[in-house]
Amino acid sequence: MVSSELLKGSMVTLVLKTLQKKSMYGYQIMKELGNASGGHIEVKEGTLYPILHSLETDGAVESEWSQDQGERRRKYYKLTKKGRALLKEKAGQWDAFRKVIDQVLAVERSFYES
Amino acid sequence: MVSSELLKGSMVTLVLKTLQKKSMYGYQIMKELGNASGGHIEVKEGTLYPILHSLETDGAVESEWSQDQGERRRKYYKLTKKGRALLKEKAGQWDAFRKVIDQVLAVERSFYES
DNA sequence: GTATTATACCTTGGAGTCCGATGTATAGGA
DNA sequence: TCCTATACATCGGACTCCAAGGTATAATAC
Repeated sequence: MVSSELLKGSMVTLVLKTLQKKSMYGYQIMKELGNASGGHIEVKEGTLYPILHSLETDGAVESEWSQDQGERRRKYYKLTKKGRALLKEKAGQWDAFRKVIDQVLAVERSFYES
Repeated sequence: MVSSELLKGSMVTLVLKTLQKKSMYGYQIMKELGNASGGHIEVKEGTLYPILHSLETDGAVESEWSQDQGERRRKYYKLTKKGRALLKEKAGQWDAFRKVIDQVLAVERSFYES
């Protein structure tokens, strides 16, 4: 399991990314993120639902209740255009972030190799 | 400048890494991290000093005041054995974290973008 | 000479993020 | 019939970072 302190700030990006594939309901997103990360990430309900609500408030996702015969009620979320733009922005931020941290943490090696 | 939300959880690692090269005083660590990151990371004083204090409380660093002739008083910090172990642990956590997030975010990114 | 900037330390309150705990409800299996 | 998994939700606490404020001194600009 990945350090939860490091995860701070990445959760929204991961949720958006998960919804990029297809519309999903909350519980499904949790399981899907577990799978996609090879079991290394576990988003908790107390984390996920507030994120979904705030994304909806911000217009990045839209939700719709669905209940087919004999099924549980589920709230499906889908990315809006705004949500796709937000994902792109946040994915870019991640790339930049990763490069900078990698650069700093690798200083010793590159210093002696150059 | 890198997203400060993403930075949460990485600051301690970056500080430890900076001290790995040599002993430094707080203000110097701030400037050094700015340089090492190509100006993309700026650790604020309100962030750095509490981190140094808690690292010292935990025994990861040791500090010593120094004041040569006509110089400002500076508190030099150096990594302890415990601190080097902590750095190694946190650098490993970062590696794992980066790989997992990259894995999740990389899925069919180009296909769905536009 | 003195006003400003840079250096150098520090603390406090607040905001943001994640999680544990708790609550409600229902479908399916033991 | 009981237990587990599913499915939604909220709230308080812990942790991290930062803005703002404070103190003090060396270097530089005017």
